[in-house]
Amino acid sequence: MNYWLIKSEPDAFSIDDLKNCPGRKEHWDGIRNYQARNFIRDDMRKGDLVLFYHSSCPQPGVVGLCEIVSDAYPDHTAFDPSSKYYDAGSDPDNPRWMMVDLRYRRKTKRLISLEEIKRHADRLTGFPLIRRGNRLSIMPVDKAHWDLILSLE
DNA sequence: GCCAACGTTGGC
DNA sequence: GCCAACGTTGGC
Repeated sequence: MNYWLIKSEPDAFSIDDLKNCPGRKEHWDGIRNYQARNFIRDDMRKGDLVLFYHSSCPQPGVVGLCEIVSDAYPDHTAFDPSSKYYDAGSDPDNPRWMMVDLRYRRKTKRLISLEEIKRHADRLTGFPLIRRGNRLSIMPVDKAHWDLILSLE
């Protein structure tokens, strides 16, 4: 079982948006970064747990928990010319981009802000979220780091 | 809105 | 295969 953090801009898709989806479930499309793709394709498994993080907003931070409820499968938006995620270079017979389905579990009792998480940097060695210039939209979270972040709740 | 940091692209 | 230019991310 692996642990993850995924970023989403709340203006585009928030934790409440996920909660309000039919079945509280949505496919996580639009990942167009090879490192993130490799995590999805190679390491994400059904049952893995995810910290839902709001980025590019007044209060960036962890806002909830969700669960991976599918194995990785091709991201069909890459084949749709009308999609903003269209990628002419992705061959349907050999898809370049993958996605998984996420299901809402719960919101955290309060926002666990990036600023607060950074205060524990000494116990979060190697955690990509607090590395300068980090742009990964999907990243693995060590169990110890997971426990620490949720202990702040 | 600014800008640092990083990934990607493309010329050579 | 190098690397400059460009685009994007995301905190502030």
